[in-house]
Amino acid sequence: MSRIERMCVERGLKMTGQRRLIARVLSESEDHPDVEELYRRAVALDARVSVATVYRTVRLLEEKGILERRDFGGGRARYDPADRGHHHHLIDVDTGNVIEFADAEHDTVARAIATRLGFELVQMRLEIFGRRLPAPPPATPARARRRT
Amino acid sequence: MSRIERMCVERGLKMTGQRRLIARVLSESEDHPDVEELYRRAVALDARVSVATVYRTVRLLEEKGILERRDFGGGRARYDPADRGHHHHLIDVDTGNVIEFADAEHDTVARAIATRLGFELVQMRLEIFGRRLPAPPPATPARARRRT
DNA sequence: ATATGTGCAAAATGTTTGCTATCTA
DNA sequence: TAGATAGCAAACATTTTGCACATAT
Repeated sequence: MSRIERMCVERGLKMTGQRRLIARVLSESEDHPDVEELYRRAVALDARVSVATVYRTVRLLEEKGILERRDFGGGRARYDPADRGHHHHLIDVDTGNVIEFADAEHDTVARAIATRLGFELVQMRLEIFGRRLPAPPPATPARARRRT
Repeated sequence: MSRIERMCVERGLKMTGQRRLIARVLSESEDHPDVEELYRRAVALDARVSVATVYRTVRLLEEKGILERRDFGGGRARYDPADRGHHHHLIDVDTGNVIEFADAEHDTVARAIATRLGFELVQMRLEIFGRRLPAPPPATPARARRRT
């Protein structure tokens, strides 16, 4: 039984073949797939699924707190299993690649800000959009260069 | 001439009546309206605009760096004049209200993270979702309160 | 047995675009 | 006047939904 399927069962969801399939695909994914991609991966394993079901399922899993919906630009929602733990994202603006990272300091500061403004922190979202740096300076190429 | 219109002119945009109108609406807005809302406010001032033009204009202004597009959930893009300075958002999960705040520390840390991961920071997005706290403790009346 | 889930195609939503008329610089 | 822009409606892309049938508990 896949990791995500187990979470579904724990929450008392009725498990159909397609939900099991989608749960499996999610469990085996290490990236942040969108619905179309999930559908593609699912169909490859068992053609008896429809996109509509994928949409319905991710929505359900989001409501149950099993998935988190993300928006990294590009117009489609992308999904992130909640059990990966709290983390943030760095998106490569050129390639669209997403790197996950955790940062306790940000979390602490965010909570403090919420409190200061009279709110209880429910969730926070930190996304950094960046461009890959040229590659670390070639050690010492005859002469060290200074930053421009 | 409205604040935003001035920015358009500075960037050499051809100013039509509708662009002037939209620029004015943006200049007078202190929230983060979506296209439909911008259109509503614009039409109220002068009916000779279409939604298509609002879409085209916000996209143009975004490309020119005059507006920043935001996503606070809810499916529609919302716009934020870039000249308000760098800031982040706290969204009230119950009402959808958005509060702006600045936080230099976050910015510094974000830049450091990007660098550590081998990226140059292009942009960052920090959103805090919170729920309004019950109201500060009735504050021992007869005695002055300290800042939290 | 009964409530719930699925597939399909149609509809809803938000946004973009082709074309012609119009306007700015 | 040349070239960019506006309006309109049709086109798009993504996501939701109504309905008849299938399935899990």
